[in-house]
Amino acid sequence: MVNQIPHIIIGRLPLYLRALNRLQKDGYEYASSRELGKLLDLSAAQIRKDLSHFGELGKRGKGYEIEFLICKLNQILNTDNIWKMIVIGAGDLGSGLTRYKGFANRGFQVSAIFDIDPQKIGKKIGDLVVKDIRELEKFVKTNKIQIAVLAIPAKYAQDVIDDLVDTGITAILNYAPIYLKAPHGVQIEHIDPAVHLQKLSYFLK
Amino acid sequence: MVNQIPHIIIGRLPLYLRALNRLQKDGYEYASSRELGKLLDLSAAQIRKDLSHFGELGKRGKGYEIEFLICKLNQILNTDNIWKMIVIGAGDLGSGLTRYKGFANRGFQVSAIFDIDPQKIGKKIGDLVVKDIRELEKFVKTNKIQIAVLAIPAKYAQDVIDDLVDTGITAILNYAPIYLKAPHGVQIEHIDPAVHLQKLSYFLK
DNA sequence: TAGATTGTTAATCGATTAACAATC
DNA sequence: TAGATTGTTAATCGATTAACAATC
Repeated sequence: MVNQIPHIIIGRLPLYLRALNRLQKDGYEYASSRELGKLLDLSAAQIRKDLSHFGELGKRGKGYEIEFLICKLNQILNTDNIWKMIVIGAGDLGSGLTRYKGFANRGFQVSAIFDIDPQKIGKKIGDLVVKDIRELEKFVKTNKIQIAVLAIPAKYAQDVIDDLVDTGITAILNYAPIYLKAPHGVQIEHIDPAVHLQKLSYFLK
Repeated sequence: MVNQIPHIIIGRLPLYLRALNRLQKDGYEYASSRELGKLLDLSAAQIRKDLSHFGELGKRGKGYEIEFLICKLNQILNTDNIWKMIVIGAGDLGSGLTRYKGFANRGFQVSAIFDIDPQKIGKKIGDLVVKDIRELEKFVKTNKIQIAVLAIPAKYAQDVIDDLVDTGITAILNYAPIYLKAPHGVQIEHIDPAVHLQKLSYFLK
């Protein structure tokens, strides 16, 4: 296996995957670096360079076989089978993520949703029933969950992260608009709509 | 005014702002580049370099006055007053964003939510009532809206973008997991949880 | 074969860091 | 003044691009 791929490249692989899925759905069988680049607003050279880190994945004269490349990228990203994950917080966002149909074909599945609010515990959301947060540890350990999605208010986020880390979770997708501390080895990705809006507003007026 | 600040720097300003707000709330008055760097996992030198693009914002020997810097960054990002925005799609995500209380103090306010589904039109969400998508153009023009948030399924996204662009919207925050075409001058930011999950999963196992 | 497109090298470009004089 | 931290220059590092031989 190839070692030490720069993070910036890893960050682009999901984008390649998304574009390839789109092309496949549109009926294409091959995609050239030029076509992909156009779709993603990247240079063809960059796409070839990125992909070359993982072997010779293309066919000279033809481009990249879409099916094969999707498969390969999923292998690299470890999304070639389904990760079970849990959602913390059964508000609008947590509920939406739990009901969201778009995860399954990209390697993820919500297998439980938790809340602390007795009013929400027991409520049905999609195919799942909201569990009491006190069952968190047992559930994570029994089901060997590795990914958690945090959809709770900022003020509770650090406490919950600490609990999650204790249970053995090592990957967290955080929707709370706050910086969170976690020990080395625990990956956190942040999604904060206000950050994106602020970037947009810079270009306005 | 300073010209042509690299995008990569603009992208970090909202993060600085988030950290500064946090520090202010915790009672601090000054923050040094070293402290900020620690909080954000960036080097102190980088933070000083970034901020120096916008003038001499710090005090030698003391650091940056938090209140002043927050103010300044908001000026730079154009978030020193409230942008009115619209949400398209009254599903879980659109509803959640509409009800979300965290936008106001960061420069944004949802001023209408639209859907195409007669079942959803007229429904109350937070302080707003879901409007018919056919009222979109009139509303945007009357209220001089410049920012739209897209929270609809991927298959409708391009059509809606085209409509939005026609009404004069120039900034779009897109939650549909798909690449969207828009004319030069229309900024689109993408939020796709699966992309973040795929990055996380690369580091798992 | 001719045309197309990859994989890869070397050149370029831009971003980050180290270091330190300036100064609060 | 002594200590601290900025703002900025120059050096370093890494990412992107241009170009082209290899090859389907």
